[in-house]
Amino acid sequence: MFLMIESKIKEALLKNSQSFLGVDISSCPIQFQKTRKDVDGDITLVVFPFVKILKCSPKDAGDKIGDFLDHEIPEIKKTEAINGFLNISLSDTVWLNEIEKIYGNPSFGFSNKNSKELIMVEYSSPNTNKPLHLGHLRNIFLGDSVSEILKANGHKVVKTQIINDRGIHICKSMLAWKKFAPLNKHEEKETPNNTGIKGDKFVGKYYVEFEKHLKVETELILKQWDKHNFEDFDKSLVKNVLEIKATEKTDKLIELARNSTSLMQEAKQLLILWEARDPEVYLLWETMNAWVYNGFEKTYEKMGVNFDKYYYESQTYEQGKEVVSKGLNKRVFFKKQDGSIWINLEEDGLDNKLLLRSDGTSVYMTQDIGTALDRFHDFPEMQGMIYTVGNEQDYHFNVLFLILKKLGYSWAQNCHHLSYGMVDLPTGKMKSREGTVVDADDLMNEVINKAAETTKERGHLDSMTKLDKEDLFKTIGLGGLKYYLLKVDPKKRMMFNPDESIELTGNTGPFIQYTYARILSLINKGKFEFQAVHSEPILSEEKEVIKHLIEFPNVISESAKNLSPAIIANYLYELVKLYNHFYQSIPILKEKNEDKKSFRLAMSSSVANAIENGLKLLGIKAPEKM
RNA sequence: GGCCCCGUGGCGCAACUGAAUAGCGCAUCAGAUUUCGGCUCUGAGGGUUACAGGUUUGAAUCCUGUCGGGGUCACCA
Repeated sequence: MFLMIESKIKEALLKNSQSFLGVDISSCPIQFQKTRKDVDGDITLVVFPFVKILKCSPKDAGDKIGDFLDHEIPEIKKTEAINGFLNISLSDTVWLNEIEKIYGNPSFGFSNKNSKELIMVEYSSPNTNKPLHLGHLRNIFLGDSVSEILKANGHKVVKTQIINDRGIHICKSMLAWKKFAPLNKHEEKETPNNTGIKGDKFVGKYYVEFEKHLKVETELILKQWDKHNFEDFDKSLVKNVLEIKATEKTDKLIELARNSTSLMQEAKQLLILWEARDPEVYLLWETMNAWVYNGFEKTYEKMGVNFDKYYYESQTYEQGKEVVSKGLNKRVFFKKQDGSIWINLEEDGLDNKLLLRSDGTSVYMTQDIGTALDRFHDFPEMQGMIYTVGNEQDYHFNVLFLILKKLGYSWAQNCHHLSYGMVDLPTGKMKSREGTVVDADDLMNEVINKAAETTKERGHLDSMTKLDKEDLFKTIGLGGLKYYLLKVDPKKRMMFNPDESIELTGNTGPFIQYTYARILSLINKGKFEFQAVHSEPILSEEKEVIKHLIEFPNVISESAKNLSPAIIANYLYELVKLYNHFYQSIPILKEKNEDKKSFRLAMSSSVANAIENGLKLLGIKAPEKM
């Protein structure tokens, strides 16, 4: 709750406590909260904190303060002290004034644009070998929503991602395509273009293909080893194998066999060629990446998500080495005898961490340091960064931010890891090996089709064109999906139930969208002018809606502070429920008194506006009809 | 094993960061409508907030321990 009247009461108390209580209370917290539903009152002052210095019972303290406020503040109708709580009833005009302010303010809840510093938000950041799945959806919706929430709070935002386009895994799908792609009747290798397969799916297919062949070859080798047939292998390897066999560590043995396959050797060879910028390999790499990006773009477009700036690991992986030498000079880092470079974080309760391999190549951490510097170089006015990455990397980001701080970058304290929990299925964890991964494209299509089915049955679509309808089904389907994934506190691991995600009742996106569409229909119906006029007495159903409505700006800033769209989602749901309760029990268009009718319409319109603004922050559209 | 996160009605989630009798949705049962768009609304049953201590006027929330679930501890990214 955030009202002008609260600060007014606060001020009055602080100013006059000496005269009417005999003591100075400025050391006590002045705390307001919502009044319980079953008690009379609008806002409640918690008086417990005063009891100690007033040296009286909570009841007496409440009575004293209540008496004072009754006389001092004209907007207060009455006060009542129960236990340690002072329940304050406000006059109707307080609420009516609030609606007057809210109504007709289209950007209600939002701060002034670009009034605050620039922040970069990183999210999505996929691996180019694997099509996007349900886990990415949570990541992407979260990152995108948080970006919008920060904007609504006045920040400038750069949305970005870092694409993992380099390394041995890419070489695997490149190799598989080279070796195994079939020719079509024109003697051409199959491509996304000549097969019609979406680019990211196409490349993903060859990654799986590689793993399949690799498995076969690995098993052959293991069998050979079992029979002590070591003819094809060099001596040092054989020695290694025998040692591991003695320890019976099968995992390690399999790992060794995998690395001994000709396929793996070829893939490694490709990586070396790539790093040497071999023209043929590089061209293949660029071609296949282009396929993937094309596929990803289609998915992002369907999601209604976009990015301002892309970073590619292939361009940043060498960065950070410079920082390492700087860190060495500052003695933040140290060098081991073999030439590898480390940082000792034991004082901070963490371990030693490697920053540069003995062969001089960089690791993940080094790259991330380099990328961070790169970004601050690209956007000098930037004040902070938010990394949307799963919570399995909590440790990594703790270390990263700590290193940046130790290197003396002041902005490091404004770097946050937006850490989110895994998405589980009712059947358990998603596992690619068991084929239980939910594909992002498939899921979106399913949800949109379902929305089409139910909306056709019950909707008000007669006047709509085919294109409009398709758009609407997308709005509803994706709205449901986004809401489902965003309504849960990001930090928490969550359960994704495919059946529930397409439900339309209960705490769902479409439920909120429906209420919005109904209000708009209400307002359009009469097509007459109305304004926020005063209408007393105000009914409790109305007051409940208004009370909740005025919290909206506060909710938006809370959600930014906590980097949590869930706060907005839950707020909207509550607002919609309160409004539906009002709608069900109080006539609006049928009301004969013009002032009351006008007031209720203005209030409804304000609610619709808040819904639209709130949904926008979740990346969800509010349909006029559905 | 060390470190980090999490345990809230059958299931899925809330609780304004310490406040009054712990809310909501699904599911179950019982009701409301000559509709302002029923994808709505009202009501009922269902809880010792994993367990045991502690701090506090006040604990789901903070501290300690136990149990259970997950993550992480690579010269992978």
